[in-house]
Amino acid sequence: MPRGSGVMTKILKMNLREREVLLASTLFDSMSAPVAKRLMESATVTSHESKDLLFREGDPAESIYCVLSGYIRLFRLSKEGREADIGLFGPGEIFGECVMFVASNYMMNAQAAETCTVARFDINKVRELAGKEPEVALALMNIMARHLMQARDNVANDRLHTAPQRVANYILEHCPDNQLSASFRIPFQKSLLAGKLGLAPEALSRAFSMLKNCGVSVRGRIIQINDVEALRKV
Amino acid sequence: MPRGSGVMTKILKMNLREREVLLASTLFDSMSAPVAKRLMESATVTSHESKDLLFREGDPAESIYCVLSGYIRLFRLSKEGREADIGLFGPGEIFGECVMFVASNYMMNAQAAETCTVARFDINKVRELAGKEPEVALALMNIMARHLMQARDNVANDRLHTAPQRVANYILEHCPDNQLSASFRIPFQKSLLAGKLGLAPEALSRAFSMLKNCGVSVRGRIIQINDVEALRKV
DNA sequence: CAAGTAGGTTGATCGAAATCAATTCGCGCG
DNA sequence: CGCGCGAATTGATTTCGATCAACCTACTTG
Repeated sequence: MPRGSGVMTKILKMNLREREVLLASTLFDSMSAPVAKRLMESATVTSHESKDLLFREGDPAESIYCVLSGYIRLFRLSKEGREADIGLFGPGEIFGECVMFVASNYMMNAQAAETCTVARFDINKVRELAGKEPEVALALMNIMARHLMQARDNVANDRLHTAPQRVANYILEHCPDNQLSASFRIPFQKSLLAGKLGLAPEALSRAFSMLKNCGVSVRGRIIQINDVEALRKV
Repeated sequence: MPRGSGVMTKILKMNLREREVLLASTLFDSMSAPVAKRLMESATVTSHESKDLLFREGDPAESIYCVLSGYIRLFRLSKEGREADIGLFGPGEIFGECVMFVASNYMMNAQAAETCTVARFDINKVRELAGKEPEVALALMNIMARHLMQARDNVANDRLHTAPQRVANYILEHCPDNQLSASFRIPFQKSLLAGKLGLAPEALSRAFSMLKNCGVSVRGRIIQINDVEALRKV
């Protein structure tokens, strides 16, 4: 049953905090209590160390997942073994759902980007429930629609924007758009951000240093923006 | 009501051929007759000339569409006016659905790549129906899941493969994988194929000429493959 | 406290594809 | 059947980011 390269700990009982994250997740957030309860009962919580693979390309698709803590990276492999990131999911986000109504095998790898806990739902149960309870179907459609837009954003970003522009866009997504200066903390390693943006870590680093000229200061994972408007023009 | 730059002809009655395409589309193909009938009744058929825009980024999202004939190109614009293709849809395919459960405005432009006819469904009607009829929700989930995989394929392809590899992959998708040689016809302009693959037309052209060395001959829109296996190794 | 290590940065080089410009091809049309 | 125009190809150049290598810095570990 355990998959991937590292050790996996199965946790029998969800703790309160995890329960909260799950109920606030994109799967549950607009679901009625009774349906949520039924779905919740079928959840299994597992914990994973950094680098662990939750599933691989070609594995039979048995579950969909919700991240409870940490970040999960989805990526595809080329014949030569190079990796391309196609998604990065944090607490409250769902992954692995795209396969639900199409293929019977995963078409990507899922890896813990750090120590993670995830909730796992049997794909057949969810599918069955979605067929009976419109609100479950609605929630899944919401999730898929969001993911679809994200993926298309990625395509457009890759094709239209240079490295500094992609980074500027990422930063802007994390700035309140009413004020001039802002700051935030990247919630994961910079190398993950690089992958998410389709860049080599070196390119991300260089992009950050170019953005210094536009009033962006970086120390560790902390990003300081002095002039949000200037960033928009990059 | 008519959108876009060119003339739009509203067709009052669907003809038989169009009806067939629609019933075989990814929206209707696994739908029961009564539900299909209800949905069908709300369809409006329109015809568009090449280059016409069906909707633009920022337009209020009022409809989802099914292509009946021709090809529709979805693209995003950069600030500088450059275009990035994020989808190309032919007869029987649905587009514009991603916005249904998320945003209230389209996030991309839809353009007729040639003379086209499309069926249009009111988004609120479809949403309502999806909430009541699980089979409609199911169909939409199928469509979105498929589109999500396509979009992620695009991301991975862009990030992992060179121009000749992307072209080789495209060709292989159109070859029966049991026989050694094959041939097919690209169903649209090469410049559209280039856009779909995230390439400039010149790059597509160069990729084709590189593939000549692997037994691929191109005359007009006809592609001849002598050695399918050799292509897989590119 | 010294050494080791992983993540990140900086520098130098290389390669792939975009871009711009000039032809050529191929198809629809009179 | 040739004409004409948009599409496609080919060539020359440039730009961007990947790659490889060296270095740096902050943490861990003995």
